[in-house]
Amino acid sequence: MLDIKYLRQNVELVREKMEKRGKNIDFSRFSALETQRRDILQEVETLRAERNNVSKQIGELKKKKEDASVIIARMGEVSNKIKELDEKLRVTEEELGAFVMAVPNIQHASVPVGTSSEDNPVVRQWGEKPAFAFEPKPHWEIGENLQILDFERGAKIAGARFTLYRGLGATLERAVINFMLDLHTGEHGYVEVLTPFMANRDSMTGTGQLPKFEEDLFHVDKTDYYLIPTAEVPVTNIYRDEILEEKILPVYYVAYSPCFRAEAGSYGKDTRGLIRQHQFNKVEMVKFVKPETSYDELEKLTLNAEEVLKRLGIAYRTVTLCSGDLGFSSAKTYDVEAWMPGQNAYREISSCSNFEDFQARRASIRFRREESDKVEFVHTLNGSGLAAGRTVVAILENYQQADGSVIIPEALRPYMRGKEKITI
RNA sequence: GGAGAGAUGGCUGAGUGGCCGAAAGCGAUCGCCUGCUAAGCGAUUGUACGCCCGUAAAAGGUGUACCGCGGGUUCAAAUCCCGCUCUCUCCGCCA
Repeated sequence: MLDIKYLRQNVELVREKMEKRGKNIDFSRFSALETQRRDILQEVETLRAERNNVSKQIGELKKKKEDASVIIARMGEVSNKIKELDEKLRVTEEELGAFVMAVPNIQHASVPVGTSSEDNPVVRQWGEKPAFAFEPKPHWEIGENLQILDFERGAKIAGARFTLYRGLGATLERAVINFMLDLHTGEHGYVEVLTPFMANRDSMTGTGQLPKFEEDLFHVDKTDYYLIPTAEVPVTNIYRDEILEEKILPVYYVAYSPCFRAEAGSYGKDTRGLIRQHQFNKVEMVKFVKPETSYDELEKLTLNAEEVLKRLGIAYRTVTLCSGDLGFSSAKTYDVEAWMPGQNAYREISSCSNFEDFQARRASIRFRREESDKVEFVHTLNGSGLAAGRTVVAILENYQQADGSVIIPEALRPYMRGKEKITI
């Protein structure tokens, strides 16, 4: 959520920024509502002040056993008027709130202008794409041949976009998760957390999934619970409605969680394999930081994600999302894309974003400056470190051998009972 | 699932209709005192939204709201009534 005061004073600037994101928003309604809100507020507060004063007088009169019936009657009217105005105010604020909640974040000045993922500039590239003496297979063929991925039975158990992992396939996914958690906690300074995998409406609103993106979520019938689409939701909401001490910042958390996504509107996209699932595993890094450090923290966060691929020996490139490709809540995002030979393409395996104070304002996460005692919003960041399913895809496709087996990257072998290879 | 108790400021905890944004204590900050530390003394100590004054930004003044959340009664609600949520205790069930 943007700061209403800032929005009020910079309507035109914000409108231009949104235009670059491909969003044409009519702010005239906002300005009208905002003026209306302040007018009503002033009127109702004046009446309240009067009521408070007169009520005090009534108390004194009664104590002296004097007659107060005339002013009591008058105050009755004032109270009715207050009730009326309160209702008007509530309606106005509701519409205003809905409007502001639907406005995306303002992108950082360094975000390139563009309309789609075609316009995302590459900022870094690492590693050698493996050379194959044979036609590299897509991971779904490798996995089915090795009997470690079972898409048919996954679909039988739940439906399309669910997969059953078996044997060393299941072990590999678990190894990837544990390896990443150990790396981020042991070497990158993150504290591990294990969260609820469902979250309530307030939490979903705090991080920006709601109210706008309800159709992307799985909702648990007859409850206020949603399955989390990413650990970003529970982890960022750890500090919702809190004022933190400055000295605890920055806070780094890393969490494993399954992620549940409805994938509405992606029919026909990535229908085969593990790339786009209703349920997938992910290790997520989340940071709470002071505003002045958040862009440095974004760089470090992105490098932490990239480090996983370096250790696994998988080629990747990192792109900056252009204005038109940027997510709703983000001010700046880097995507890390791993090389996937079976698809002859780089595919997103991590997305690292700085939300600045956008989520913090929605979720009311603040900190108190020691020097001035002032309360300010923190900046929040998060990034996948990495998506486990897609990491398994990258491993299978990059490390596949002519005989159909898959070499296990050395970094993972301690997590796989020392196994070096997946064979039939 | 059944029965009961509770939710007040950073914390402990008082407050059953007006004198309560809220006693007291603790903690914290600033100042005084002491050679240092401790003790002691004094002051300050929430958040949000408006308005005024003013500014580079602030400071300052003033009003309103907030005692788990939502609604109701009343001229007036932390206080009375209703609904909800959460916490705790006991019983049942259970990984």
